[in-house]
Amino acid sequence: MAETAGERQNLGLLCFYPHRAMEARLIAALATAGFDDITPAQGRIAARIGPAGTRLTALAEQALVTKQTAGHLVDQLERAGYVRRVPDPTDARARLVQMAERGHEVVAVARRVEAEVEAEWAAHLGEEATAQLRAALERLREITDPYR
Amino acid sequence: MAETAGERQNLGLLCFYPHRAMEARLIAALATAGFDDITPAQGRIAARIGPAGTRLTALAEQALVTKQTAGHLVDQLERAGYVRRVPDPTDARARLVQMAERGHEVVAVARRVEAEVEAEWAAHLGEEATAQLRAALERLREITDPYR
DNA sequence: CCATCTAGTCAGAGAACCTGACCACCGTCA
DNA sequence: TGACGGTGGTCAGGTTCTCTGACTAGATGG
Repeated sequence: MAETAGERQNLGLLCFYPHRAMEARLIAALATAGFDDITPAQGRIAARIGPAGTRLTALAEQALVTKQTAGHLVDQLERAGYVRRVPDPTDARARLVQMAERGHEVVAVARRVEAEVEAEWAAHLGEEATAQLRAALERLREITDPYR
Repeated sequence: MAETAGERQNLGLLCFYPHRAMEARLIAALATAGFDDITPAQGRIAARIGPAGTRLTALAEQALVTKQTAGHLVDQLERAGYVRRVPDPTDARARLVQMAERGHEVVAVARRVEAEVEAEWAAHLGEEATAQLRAALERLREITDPYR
């Protein structure tokens, strides 16, 4: 932000381009595959759902949005049949957000597209540089992601 | 997106964490410095303004938003005194968006914070790995940023 | 068993962003 | 020189995302 164009860009901004490209590719591919009712915001929430289901509050924390926002997005996903809410057996207040059938199908497509895009990137950078990039980003995540 | 948590994450998602962290640090630092009326979206537009001023359409393209959105954000920035619009001497249809006094002050603060955050990251990763990271991201930008 | 904390919802508002329609001006080509 | 398609920018209206604030129901600990 607040960067005069055309010069050495800060690392945060440089990180933005691949992220945006990946997200755009995913949305486009999902739309092509018939899942044209998924928005990026919904995807960011859905991406955090664990195998056994995840509480709404946990989703909100990890995606860095408020509980209200997360609840709203889960409502949409539920209405579209991608996820369902089931009672949490360990806490009567809580409910677990789980992937539904349609949700699993989307994940399968998304995984394939992710792999495709990463392969393109690896072809451009080279295998070794790609591995180093991944390693550096994972280490960086240790200090930039509060909800690891 | 559409990623089951806890496993190997895709490179696009890994890129997201540093970007988000940098943006959050910038917004927080600017607010502390008295510029508490800048939003991330405004920052993303302002970041693209060149030394001699930049056309609205160019800003919109580079930030990947529509002309309308860019115009709206520039309106806000202009009202707050960060930028001004001047006629483009080479084209009577166009106007150039330029940094105003207050805008230059913001850029100065932002540059300082960017340098600070990058120094922290370099301390965590090591100088060499940081340089490799930058190089890889710059190469990746060649194929992920349509408006280079 | 009462005080307090946590999970989640409801209500309302604002920011960001879009599509579609439109006007003014540019360059070009007959 | 004058019509014509292309470009810079605005206006109107709507959707999506996200927030703050206030609330209910269930859990937890002295």
